[in-house]
Amino acid sequence: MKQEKKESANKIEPTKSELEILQVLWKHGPSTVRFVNDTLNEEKRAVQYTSTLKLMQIMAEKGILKRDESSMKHVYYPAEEEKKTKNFLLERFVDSMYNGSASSLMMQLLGNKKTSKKELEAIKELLKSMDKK
Amino acid sequence: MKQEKKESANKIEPTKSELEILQVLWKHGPSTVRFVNDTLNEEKRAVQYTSTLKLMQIMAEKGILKRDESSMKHVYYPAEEEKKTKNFLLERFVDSMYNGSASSLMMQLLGNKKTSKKELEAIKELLKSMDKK
DNA sequence: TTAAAGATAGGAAACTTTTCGTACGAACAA
DNA sequence: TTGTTCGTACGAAAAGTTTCCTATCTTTAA
Repeated sequence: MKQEKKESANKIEPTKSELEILQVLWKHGPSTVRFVNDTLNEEKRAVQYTSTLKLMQIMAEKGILKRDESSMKHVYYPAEEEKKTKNFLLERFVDSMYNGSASSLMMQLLGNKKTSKKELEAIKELLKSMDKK
Repeated sequence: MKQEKKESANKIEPTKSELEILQVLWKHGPSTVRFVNDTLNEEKRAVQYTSTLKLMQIMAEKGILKRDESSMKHVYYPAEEEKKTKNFLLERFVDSMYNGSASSLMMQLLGNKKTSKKELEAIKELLKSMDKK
């Protein structure tokens, strides 16, 4: 008896390169390989067209991406919502790095020199607005 | 003319497995391979002693770990401070996932169901105490 | 109609990371 | 002393990831 692949049981575990591609798609919406590749080359690093193609094909196989094949130029888009994936990755990050403690992460973030004053203000505002509710 | 390795130019880029080992060392302090391996097997997953040994040796080569060889049972410890490394990784995470915006990450964190009420309270308190300063 | 440009697919090579078998020395217990 | 246990070192296999070459088809422009 064959077991069907369960959509629900997907492990969303993008690799480093896969994450780069997801970022392009999150930022620019559904895109062709050509567009993604051009963007990567502009914004990130030199990479051959077929490398990007291959990677996106693999991601589609894995179920990380889906694609519209109706046109010759396939259009790819993330299978999961940006928010959901980011949430998952954030959670994993907090779990593994800060033992699941969000406030620990916060403290680190606030103590970090690279977090600008503007950022700090924005965070404070955010919290204040939450208090009011 | 040979170029000496520069200590300062270290790329702190622990892999997934390396991070697991760092976590044990952060949590329990300087440890032998035996201890780290036992801990991994208890807390994480089945792994052979020599696998852990090899990995820690590699990490020492890379400069991620240092070790005290005075005893036969070498004692390993992180070369960098926990805080420094976590800060680095956090920064990278924020950069790649939230375009460097700490407040974006915060919003995601606050909207996350998995972040408990207690956590939320702790965060608010933290921010309040910062305001007072 | 034909050549050039641009698209997908597949496979293999190159790298990186992880795992573990084997060898061998030191410590320890019988 | 001698065998068993526990340690490190080394090397290579296995697994995972990334890169790109080549084949082939479609579209486009001359």
